[in-house]
Amino acid sequence: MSTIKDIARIAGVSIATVSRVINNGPKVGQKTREKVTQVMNDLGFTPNANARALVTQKSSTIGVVVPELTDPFFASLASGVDKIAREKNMQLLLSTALLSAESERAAINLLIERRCQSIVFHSKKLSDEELLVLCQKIPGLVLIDRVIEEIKHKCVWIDNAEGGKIAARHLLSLQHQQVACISSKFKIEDPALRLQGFTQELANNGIELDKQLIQYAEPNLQGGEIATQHLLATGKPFSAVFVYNDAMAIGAISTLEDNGFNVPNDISVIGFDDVLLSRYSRPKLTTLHYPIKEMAQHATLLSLELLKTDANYNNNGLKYVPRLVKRESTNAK
Amino acid sequence: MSTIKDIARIAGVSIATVSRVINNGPKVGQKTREKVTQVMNDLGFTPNANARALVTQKSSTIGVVVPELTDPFFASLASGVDKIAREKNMQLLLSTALLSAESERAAINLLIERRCQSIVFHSKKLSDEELLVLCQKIPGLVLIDRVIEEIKHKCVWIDNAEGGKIAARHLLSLQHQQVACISSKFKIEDPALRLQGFTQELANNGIELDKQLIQYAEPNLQGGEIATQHLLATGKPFSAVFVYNDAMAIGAISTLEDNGFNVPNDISVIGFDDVLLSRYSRPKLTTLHYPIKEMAQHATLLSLELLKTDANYNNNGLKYVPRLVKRESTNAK
DNA sequence: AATAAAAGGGTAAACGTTTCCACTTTTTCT
DNA sequence: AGAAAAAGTGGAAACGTTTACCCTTTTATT
Repeated sequence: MSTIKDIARIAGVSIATVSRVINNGPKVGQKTREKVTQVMNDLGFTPNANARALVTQKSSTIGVVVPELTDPFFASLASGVDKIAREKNMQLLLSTALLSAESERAAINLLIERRCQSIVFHSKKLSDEELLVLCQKIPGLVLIDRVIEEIKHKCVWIDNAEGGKIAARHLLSLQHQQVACISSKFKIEDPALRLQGFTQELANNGIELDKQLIQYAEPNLQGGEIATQHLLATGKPFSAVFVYNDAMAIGAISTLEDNGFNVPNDISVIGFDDVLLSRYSRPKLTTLHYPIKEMAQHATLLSLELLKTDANYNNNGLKYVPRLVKRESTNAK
Repeated sequence: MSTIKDIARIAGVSIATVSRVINNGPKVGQKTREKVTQVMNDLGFTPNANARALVTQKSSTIGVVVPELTDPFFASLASGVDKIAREKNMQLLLSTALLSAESERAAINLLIERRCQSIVFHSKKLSDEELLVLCQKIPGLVLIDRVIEEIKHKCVWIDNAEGGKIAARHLLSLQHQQVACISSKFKIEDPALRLQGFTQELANNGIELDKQLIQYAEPNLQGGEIATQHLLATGKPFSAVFVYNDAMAIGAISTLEDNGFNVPNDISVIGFDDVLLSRYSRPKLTTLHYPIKEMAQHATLLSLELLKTDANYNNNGLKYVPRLVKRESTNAK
């Protein structure tokens, strides 16, 4: 692959001039510019971004760490970052991390090696302390879906508990008294917070959630099915279910209907996330919209903002609140 | 951020030695190694990948160009590439391209600037000629979802026409005589090939497809709904529909049921792609499995293989054939 | 017409690594 | 014991750019 030197030699100019042409710099005559451009085209010259990054100390790359691209939720996240990257003429460097501290560490490290200025980091397993150290090292690091008090201004997260409360209020407004819950067995704080907000709001309205009517399972279709079977197996009646996420909710609906319950006429189901799936299910899913793409965009912009020396810190942080999307899977009792 | 020079100075050794420690090179004494490692940890040293890439002339990065991450199909594609990248200790550089030649050109160019050795390119808009030139320039370039005769050995694609035939055979085996078709209005060759294979196989069995029973629409849920309305509006009877993709198929089912037709008892529906969605719909969708993730993995491995000087060209190319996944949306007439 | 300013262009250092070569010290072999 | 081999280490060039600084030529100003 040809280099700037080749171009310079063939065009009969210095490499400085070639560089100026490449960067549309000033101080280069019309004729020279044309000549150099011509030679570049002839040779199919493509500047070496690594060399550029090295000398300019910036990489025009935005890094993002997510667990998995096949999960539509994370695909949306990555897509949000990508959207801003495109707008800013930067590029996406993607690092996937399994759900382990070691893996998250490796993922972020790769981004740092590449000297990404801006990084949007979805971390569930690294400790607060470790993240604080990282944040110190990388000015443009933003945490998404997580909040650490000391660095709130670098966090973009959703109020899971409030989501649970909104779900509870919705079901209460539909006169449901006997409600069940399907949660995730994964040991991250999201399911716990959602459940907590939900039960608390019910409690505030004098309704106690029966422990047996809370089931934990894998956060996917099968998990939803299994949890629902367990729910039905208790023999306890319920007229509404709050489910950890949309995939599980669809599994729940499926099992409920297989057991002769109509959704929403016999039993209402409410999900969480509002992924693509929820618009494709029948009945269409009532759920809590998790504006992950928007959040990711915001996180990316924040990251870019933090890089500026005169960045004014927004000390409140960026807390989002999920929004109820009423579709067809919930109904008045 | 500290550099190899800082480490060398503080540890009292030469930069050559530090480099050897970093790369676990040979020829460095136990004691020195420990000392240097210690200093690196103290300073939180992270090697600069750009500098490394520059001097070694390789970037340990695998590039991938896709239109959109929020489309589960392309998310799977990217995920397949990522899987191999992880295994090979490489990293994903993702470039999104809208559906235009200009955009695809820009996307691939970014990857080249970064000196990606391996690239998996999903290109629908660039001309064969342009792709041939690119292939010449980049030994590790592999085309996915596309085939160009001259460079078959660098292509990984699916036999769309055969998919259409398989769908036709399936419906024929279920005794369907009056079949309809919903295709995509997008001007890429995939829909045309699927339709062509489908009609041809029907023709081989003496069945002529009524032109009015072929409808074109946007390849999404709404498109499927609209196309189905048009189909019903013709007043012509049909007992089965072959749909361009799963999203449209789900839209089709929705509209059919809203019009009092039971799927699959009254009308059978068969989709294409086998995305996540198809397992979540009710009835679960019979569809043609498009092993995109597997193909992406294969493409990535092929790309890596092509980089080796002794690569033995597989002149047949890598043609995949979709596989029928019989679920619940098709039934005997 | 003389001079200042602007425009055009070149030289060379720097960015942070890797790696070839050379040198010294230690170990092994006979 | 002496020679040969191996081990450990450092010096310096190279990778492909950008950019500060300098020099020359042209243009504008009085």
